[in-house]
Amino acid sequence: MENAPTDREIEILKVLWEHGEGSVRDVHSHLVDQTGLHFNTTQTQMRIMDEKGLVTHRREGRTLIYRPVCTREQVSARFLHKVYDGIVGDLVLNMLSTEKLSSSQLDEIETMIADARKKKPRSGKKGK
Amino acid sequence: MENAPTDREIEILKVLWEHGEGSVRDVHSHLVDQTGLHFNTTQTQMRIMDEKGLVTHRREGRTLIYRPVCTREQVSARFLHKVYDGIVGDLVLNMLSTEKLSSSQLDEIETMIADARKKKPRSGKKGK
DNA sequence: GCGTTAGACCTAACTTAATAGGTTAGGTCG
DNA sequence: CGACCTAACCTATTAAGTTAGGTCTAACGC
Repeated sequence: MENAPTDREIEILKVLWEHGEGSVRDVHSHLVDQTGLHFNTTQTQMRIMDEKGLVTHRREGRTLIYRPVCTREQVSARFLHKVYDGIVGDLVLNMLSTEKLSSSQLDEIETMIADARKKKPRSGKKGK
Repeated sequence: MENAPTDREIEILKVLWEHGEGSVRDVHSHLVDQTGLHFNTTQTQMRIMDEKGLVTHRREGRTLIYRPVCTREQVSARFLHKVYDGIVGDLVLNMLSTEKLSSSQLDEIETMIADARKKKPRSGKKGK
């Protein structure tokens, strides 16, 4: 489980994440509008992603249905750990100040903080 | 300003981020322990990064001092927007639940939420 | 049954990334 | 001054990513 997806692979994964799974045709028809990518290109790419372990497939009749192995969250968390080794907390802070979040999202965050507090009443540093 | 750094470039950027700036030698001596990378490799890489616009340099005597053009935050925010188009709020939520944050960080986040609330007393959705 | 379609599978060209060797030239010290 | 060090600069090789053309075959309609 080492493989970080490339940019093009992320495009493909996004389609799969959105739909749960999909055939090459499904993915291609979503990508072709913005990218003009050839069907075979998408197919080759997805086969490679399969070899890499980024996706799996099952057969359905004579077409292969692909399914992502990683979630969006896993992919991004992996990247973030690459950029900030271990200081992801700082990133959360930064994102909060950078991104404009809705009130309901702020609510959710507060709730989440409350929960986190309950689980560990006090501790200076991170506890895995 | 389009260029996403590759993995190796991130390694180099991390050294520069940590120290603010540095010569090839500085960067190399930080990387060589973990990577065994050749000096010239580092040098070539940094020149390419310069061409790409990921770093700039100034001369100091006869050595070049490199300085990153982007911050950690910019690099990661750019990546995240690639993976989650526009739904970064969801990611913040996810990271909060995934990452173990220290109490002081939780404090900071709460403060930040309070600030965010003051700036926009109510608004259902995000306001740029 | 036979042409057409749709899909997998193979191959190949071209591009970018990663690595490191060789060359040249400015500085330093004995 | 001449050997030596250091750093930039240039060049080459390999590996990985990107793109798409070609072939083969199963199924579908007339």
